[in-house]
Amino acid sequence: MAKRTANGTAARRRTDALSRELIIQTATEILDSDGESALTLRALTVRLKTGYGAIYHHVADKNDLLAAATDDVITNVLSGTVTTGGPRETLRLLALGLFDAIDAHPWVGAELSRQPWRPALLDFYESIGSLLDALAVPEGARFDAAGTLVNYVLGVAVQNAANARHLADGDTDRGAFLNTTAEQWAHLDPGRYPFVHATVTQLREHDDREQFLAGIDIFLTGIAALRPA
Amino acid sequence: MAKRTANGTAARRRTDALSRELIIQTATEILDSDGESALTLRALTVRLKTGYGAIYHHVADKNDLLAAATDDVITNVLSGTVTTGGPRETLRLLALGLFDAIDAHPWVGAELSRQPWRPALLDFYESIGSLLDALAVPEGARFDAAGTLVNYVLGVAVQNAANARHLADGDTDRGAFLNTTAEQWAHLDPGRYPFVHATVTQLREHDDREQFLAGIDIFLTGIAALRPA
DNA sequence: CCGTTTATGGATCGCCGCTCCAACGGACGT
DNA sequence: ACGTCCGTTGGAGCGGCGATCCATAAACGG
Repeated sequence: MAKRTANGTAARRRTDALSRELIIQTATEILDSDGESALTLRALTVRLKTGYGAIYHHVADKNDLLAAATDDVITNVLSGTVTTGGPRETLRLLALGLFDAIDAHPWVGAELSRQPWRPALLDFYESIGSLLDALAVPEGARFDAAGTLVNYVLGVAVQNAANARHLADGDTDRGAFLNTTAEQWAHLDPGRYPFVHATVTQLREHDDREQFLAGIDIFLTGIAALRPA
Repeated sequence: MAKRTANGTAARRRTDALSRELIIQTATEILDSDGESALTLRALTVRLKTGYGAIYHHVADKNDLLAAATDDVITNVLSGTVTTGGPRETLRLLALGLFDAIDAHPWVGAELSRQPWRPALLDFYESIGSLLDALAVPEGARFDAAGTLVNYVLGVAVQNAANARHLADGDTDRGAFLNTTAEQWAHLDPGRYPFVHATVTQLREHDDREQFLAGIDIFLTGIAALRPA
């Protein structure tokens, strides 16, 4: 029989360690399996078999938790990217690594868009900077070029997150969702929307990852032209 | 003395018309003046001097409201863009129009990133498509190119929205916020982060709008390379 | 004039993030 | 062996959110 507090609650204490890392890891599991909206403090207390106080002792607030989980993912991406090979190829791999990570954890995209200047991204910026240098981009244009690349990656990340959110509720899978959109587009007036209408097939069949890479190549080509003559 | 309902509430009826449009317009006002987080149904009922029922009679839910407000802004952008001049210049103006609109209404950026396939953007896609055609981008590459451009614009939009959110709470103005970030960057180890460290000055002095245009130009240059030989 | 439809206001619900505090129990001095 | 701290812990409770529900009031059609 557990003793009772003044509140009439049973107060039995856990013996295993509850740590900031364990909380972040559990949060990541919830986010990955059930989506952004499933991460509530209530869900966390249930999963960790604890109370709010314990969690808030290790974590400032929900923002802190999300930011930490995001930093974790980003850090792993950077450490796992191959940096041998030419600057252009390395830049592609770097961007692709970020794309794949956000594809696997769409909530990272949403969170990154909320806080794009996280320290974890510093190494990312730094890598881009040195690679742009290697591509002979003059110093004056490097800041703009780096910003452009990051903005593009962020834009794709946000799209991914949005798509993932739509898939989570209702639609069965990506194919069904795309077909729905394509269906709507197909019914548009071809006179008023010739381009969109003509694009329906590609919307159905396109590969997000390849399209992302195509975009990266467009920007890299444009950046290459910044090289002083 | 007003008559009382069974609930004990005073039920006096308004004479002026409450319409979907009025609700959307009021929501826009709240969003513009006090930011995304200030738009609550309670705030709306207060401002409109009405109840929840009246609002929900004209609007499906909060998402519907935000989407409608966003559509409004976007529609105005497109109708206000000058389309005389060459395709390259028109594309720049189109993108710039969207940038300025989101700069003036940052919440549009956040909402657009949540629902990037809104019908209001169809005209935008359509314009991009025809302009890419005019720029001699082959049909096979047009879909990827258009998607890339939209993603880039969206990425910038999200950044703007995030910055606006940070400005709203605490920091006095943009300058102070940037200085804070720049301060942190300046204290980084120049050995480990040479690029970021060297960029501090540009972070302080750069103009978002010009940087956005620089990115558009990089994109346009990259696009030009897609032209068949 | 009365029945039907449309519009309205607000009590109320369930859930959220977060605060607050009493209770626990290991570390440690004695 | 035994206080007595103090870093942890659990959970009741708060204020605020989006959304629902329903009694009522005006508008309308015959």
